[in-house]
Amino acid sequence: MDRDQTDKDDDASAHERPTLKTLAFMTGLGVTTVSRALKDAPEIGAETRRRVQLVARQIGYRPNRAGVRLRTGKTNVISLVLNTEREIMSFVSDIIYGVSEVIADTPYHLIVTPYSRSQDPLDPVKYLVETGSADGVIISRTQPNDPRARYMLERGIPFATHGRTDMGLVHPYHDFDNYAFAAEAVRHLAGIGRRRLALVTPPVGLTYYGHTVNGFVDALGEVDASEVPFNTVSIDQSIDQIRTRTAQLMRREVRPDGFVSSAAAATLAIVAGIEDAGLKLGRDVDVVSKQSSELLHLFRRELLIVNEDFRLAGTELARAVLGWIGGAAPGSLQTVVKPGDVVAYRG
Amino acid sequence: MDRDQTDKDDDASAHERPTLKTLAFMTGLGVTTVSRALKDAPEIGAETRRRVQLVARQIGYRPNRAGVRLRTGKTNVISLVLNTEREIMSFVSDIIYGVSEVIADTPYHLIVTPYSRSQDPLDPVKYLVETGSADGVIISRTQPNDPRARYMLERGIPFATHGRTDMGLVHPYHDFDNYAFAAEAVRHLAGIGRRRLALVTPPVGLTYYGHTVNGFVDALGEVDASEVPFNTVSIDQSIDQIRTRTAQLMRREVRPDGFVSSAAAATLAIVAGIEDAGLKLGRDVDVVSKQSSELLHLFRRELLIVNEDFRLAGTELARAVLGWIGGAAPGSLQTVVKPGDVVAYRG
DNA sequence: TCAGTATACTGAAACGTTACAGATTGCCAA
DNA sequence: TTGGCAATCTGTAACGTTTCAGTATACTGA
Repeated sequence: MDRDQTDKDDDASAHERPTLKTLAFMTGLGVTTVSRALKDAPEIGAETRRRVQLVARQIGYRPNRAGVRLRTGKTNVISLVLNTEREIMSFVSDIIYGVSEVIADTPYHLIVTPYSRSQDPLDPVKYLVETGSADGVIISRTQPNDPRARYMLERGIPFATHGRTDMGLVHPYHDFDNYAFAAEAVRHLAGIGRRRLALVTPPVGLTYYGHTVNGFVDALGEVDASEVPFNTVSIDQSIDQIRTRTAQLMRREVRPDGFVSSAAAATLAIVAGIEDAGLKLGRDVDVVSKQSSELLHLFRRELLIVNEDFRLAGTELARAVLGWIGGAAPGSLQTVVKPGDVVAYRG
Repeated sequence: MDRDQTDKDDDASAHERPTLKTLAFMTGLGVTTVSRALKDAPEIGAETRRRVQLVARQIGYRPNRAGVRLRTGKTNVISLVLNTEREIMSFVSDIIYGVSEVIADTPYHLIVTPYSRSQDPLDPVKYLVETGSADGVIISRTQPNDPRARYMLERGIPFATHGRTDMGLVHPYHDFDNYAFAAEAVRHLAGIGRRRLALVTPPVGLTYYGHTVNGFVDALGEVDASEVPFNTVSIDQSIDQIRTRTAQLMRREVRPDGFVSSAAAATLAIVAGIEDAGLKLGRDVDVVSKQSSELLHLFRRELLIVNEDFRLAGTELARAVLGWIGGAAPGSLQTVVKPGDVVAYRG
């Protein structure tokens, strides 16, 4: 009789991974009781609970994820969906670390779900939802009318977007205030006497493209400056393209004396283009740029910089998804971070 | 009787995720047969096999990962273990994309397992192995005597290291030939008349620190040049520290006229330090640097560059782990990639 | 004709977990 | 004394998969 219970498990020597059955055997309790004791269920006696938890800690019991997942459907996985070609480099590492920081003391794992240029961005999201591979999803490159957000909302899977949507639907997001960034950049350039400004936009189609353009245009209305159209360029073009087009622009008769750039990599290309045209940064033209890691001031100290913290984005997005999973109202999980001041080189 | 089989599953309207049971019901076969038919087991009739696979494809059957994992122990997960503070930024995104590319058409998912400065690097690896969270592991920041590699080898879990070890143990790795890089850099600098060279080393303790130093020193022996010690600096220090120390060094009487730098971010700092000391790149001093993304030539066109492809590292490491999981000999899964030539700015 | 065997299929059990529906005990009110 | 009830604990089933040990059928050779 007794041997029945033990015939597999009490091979303690073999050092197999402990399961609820192991704990049940060690404590002399039933598997069910052990399970409930570990999750502080109300109908378990205080002493039993403590005893079970003590033993569990001692032998290093860890719930088997496959068991939980199979039984409950809970995956304990957050998926970060990334475009393998167009994502900003520092974005990837910073956001991963930000998310990691938040989920570090939770049972969650982070899985990265990539998709490539050729794919519909909806594909990876569909895959995740259809296969039930994650409890929560984080997406970037958010669009005003974003099919992915709509889809996940329909399917009822918790998610958070990096960037806002504009569909009249409520969901968690984290965003940088790109309207304020662009407006502040324009004001700063006007303040140092620049009058003809060009904007290097975010990728057309993404929500923050609109925000940025609006901030730029609105602020131009407030100050004594005008726009030099530079519509052929956006930050997800190649360095070479941006550089060439900038050089072309700067060789025209009517050329900008100020740039507002939405990303550090593009800024490198713009400066190169400016210099290709024989002009000098800080003298002939000023550039205000966003950056997410401290490198632009090493590049050219004349650059004017606004910092965007992607690691913060990671933590906020992770918090938002976990919050939604935990039952919080999606509408209460929306954050927009204001840009800091435009900073010039500090000695 | 019939209703027993159907009472849950045939609610086709509800559009629940199909399982083997669903397929069994649809084809009129047993669950076992369906399972075997899907994996081309030999004892299944050719027509049955085709029929099952057709139906499975039509209704979009996907095996439930939790079911498989619970039953077989196979997780279909590869884990990439990363240091959240010291990893090179572009390394993170490139290697993730490289790995993704390889596992894209396999059932594998990529999970990122981070650890922080304060933790023992062995911790995350122990966690993965003890909880059986992955079928294969990729680690970076490899040391000559690496406890993580030793541990995984003992436990028999497939892994690949970015960088080699030197413990007399055989395991898959991918490495960049840093010996050749450093040696070639020295030869190049000597070739353009530089005589007093300083090395900005990789992090002390990592295997490629030794490789780099050896390449540097050995090549110095071949050419008419000597080393200016710069031991207080390595590439995982902060930009500010490297910059300050470089400036100090460059203000000494006996200062280097050439640098070899193991990472792009450090190179930015070194150039800043050089310029802080009032010296000019290309005139007073030359710098050969590794980089993993095309930005250094935008930064200063006088820089001399050797490219290291982290995306390739990602694909090679993924291939190596998958190979080992697939039963290949670990010794056959080792690659070292030669550096390309030192390249100067191309007009 | 019949045993032997290859072919094609099947049910039951198990992986580790949780939910459901009890079961046992002791205590209290009537 | 008894019925009721709260407090604790328990066995069974189920999640979806694969493996084990079959079973049924048809074919083979003598």
